[in-house]
Amino acid sequence: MQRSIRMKDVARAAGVSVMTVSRAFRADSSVKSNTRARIMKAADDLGYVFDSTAASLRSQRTDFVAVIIPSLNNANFAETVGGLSDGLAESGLQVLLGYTGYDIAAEERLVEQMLRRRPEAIVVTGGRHSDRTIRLLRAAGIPVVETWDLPDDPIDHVVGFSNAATTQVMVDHLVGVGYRRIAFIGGDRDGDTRGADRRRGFLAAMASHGLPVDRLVGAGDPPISMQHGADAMARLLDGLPETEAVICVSDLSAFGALAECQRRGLDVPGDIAIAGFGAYEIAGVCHPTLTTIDPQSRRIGARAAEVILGVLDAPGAPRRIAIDPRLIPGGTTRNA
Amino acid sequence: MQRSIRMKDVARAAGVSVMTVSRAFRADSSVKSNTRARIMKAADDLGYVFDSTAASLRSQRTDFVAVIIPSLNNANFAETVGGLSDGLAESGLQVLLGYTGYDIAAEERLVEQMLRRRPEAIVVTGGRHSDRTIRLLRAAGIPVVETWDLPDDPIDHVVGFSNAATTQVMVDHLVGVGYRRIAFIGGDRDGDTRGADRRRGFLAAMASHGLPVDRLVGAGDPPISMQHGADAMARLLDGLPETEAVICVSDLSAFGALAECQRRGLDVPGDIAIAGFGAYEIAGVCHPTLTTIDPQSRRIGARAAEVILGVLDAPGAPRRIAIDPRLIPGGTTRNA
DNA sequence: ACCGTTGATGATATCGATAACAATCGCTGT
DNA sequence: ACAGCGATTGTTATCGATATCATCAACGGT
Repeated sequence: MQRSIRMKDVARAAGVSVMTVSRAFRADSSVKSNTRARIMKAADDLGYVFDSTAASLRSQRTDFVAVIIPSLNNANFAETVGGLSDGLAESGLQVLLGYTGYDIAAEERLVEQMLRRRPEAIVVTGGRHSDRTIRLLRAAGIPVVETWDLPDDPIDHVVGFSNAATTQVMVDHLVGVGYRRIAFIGGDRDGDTRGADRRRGFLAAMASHGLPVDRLVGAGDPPISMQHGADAMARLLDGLPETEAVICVSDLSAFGALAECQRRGLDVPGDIAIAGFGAYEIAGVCHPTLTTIDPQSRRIGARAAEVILGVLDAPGAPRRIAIDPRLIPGGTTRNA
Repeated sequence: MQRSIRMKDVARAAGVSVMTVSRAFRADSSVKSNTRARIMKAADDLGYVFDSTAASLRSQRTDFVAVIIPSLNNANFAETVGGLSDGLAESGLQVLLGYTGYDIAAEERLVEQMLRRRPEAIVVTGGRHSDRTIRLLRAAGIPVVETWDLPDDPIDHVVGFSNAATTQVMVDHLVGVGYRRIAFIGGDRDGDTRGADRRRGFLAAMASHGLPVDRLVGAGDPPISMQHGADAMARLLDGLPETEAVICVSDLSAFGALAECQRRGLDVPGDIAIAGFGAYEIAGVCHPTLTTIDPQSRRIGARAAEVILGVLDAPGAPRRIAIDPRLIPGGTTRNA
């Protein structure tokens, strides 16, 4: 544990001052190229590893952005994080990732822990948070970006879309091709606020078409998995067999529902139609392919990165970036 | 941006010294309970947020563990990270996550960046790394855990299994139930070293049964997706139609292969059998269910956490923890 | 009443880098 | 040869917390 090699040691070995070593370790600064080479060689020989803790304290720059998502194991959020990472990488910003398990209280703890590390900006998922979370974020003095939602009263910046409105698009589409008895499979709890918003959108859309909303199936606690979808579909088929179409809160549950139908020998979409949400890879690979909505997960991350870089460069008014999810017709619903 | 509230300010407001504030913010230390309450109230009123950068520099403790995985968007690794996080949380250790995109050079950069932040320990995926990565890790002076592999000459600690040996188990199983003309669908490149090891295991196992290995299908660059699997299966069916069974490098590609068969109206396992790897959720949900191998992803993470907590508490010899993947027979292969 | 002990709090130096400013070097033009 | 200027390097103070040691009050046993 003799991690006692400091810049001072490198400086001595290279015959320069610590300040010169410090400059050599940063890209921009002016150090003669053979001095830098000598320093780097000395550092390498000594096994020196730069200490960014000390650098951060003095410079008051940590060069990372905190990103909080509900779950690691979700391709949509992973894509968003990928878009963010790539977008920020060019400016030398790293992502520090945390996940909440769809728990508002966990989000609060995580936000506080993140802020203690003094990120340059913070990205959160969704537009609903605990009061204390909102207070912490407002007071943080750094850019805050809410994603995957388009709240009316954002904390600061927003990059996302309305989950409710987007679900209405799906309902409109299904009604447009002739489905009437439409069910919704989603989470029981509101821990997944985006899921809850999709259910609200479903209810509103059905009402606007004058259709009954007597086919809401609770699938359990988030995250709603494939298995949740399969189980919910089983209950739906047993309880309300005349259902014509089912909208699922995500492609994962939609695929589970599809598999349950196949297990029972039902024809999809002949006997029952299925739609999902998220444009997960499986939607395009399974047979038949899933009718779904592409929320443009990666673009959300890329845009969020642009917002962050923009306001870090030149602070300005809160930005509101609306993403346009696209409906992707698939083989699990009829097309006309 | 007046994030200028420091402990000093809280101390003044609470009428105590900074040292007492510092103690109040830590769980263990001795501060009279009403003094602590007064301090906490003052901190809250002022909107003070603890600065862990400064704390880390002085105390030389960062209380986080660096974890490097190939890809965020992979349920197996997400599970491992979940197991790690949960296991470390009790000791107040946080996970700092990085991902390499299956790129050895990216791993090297990431390892260096992580070490600059002075983690308490570091977890990497796989047992093959660049020379410089190995040198950095060996010299880091902190516990290093390699996971998802069981290398002969580990850097320090290991928690994992042999990908080659595990694939042999699958081959043995398929040969045992009568399959002979067995193909393997995997990545072209060795960027995914675990995938490459599985291919090696396949070759060795086939040879040990005296079977020809003339059915290797390259699916592309990692990460091997469902679509890769579907495309590879299409080529396999077109080129080598008498194939009896296919082992895929993961359940994702296996599912893609399955979907391709269903698209062509082939019966699985009647016309052709399919096996995967990873025990992803889809393996148990799709119809028919996939024959796969459960690598016990979460347990890998949990065990790694135990190793870390153990050696941080009492340094000792490198530990080698073998995980026992289990074969899970599914509906995509016959059982006898 | 004395001394030792425990519990609570304070004063000071310090972690390892960088900001800010100072000093020097090397070259150009005249 | 020398002033002038940019490029390069050095000196000193400092970021915001904690380690360490010191101090002081309260208390109990003899």
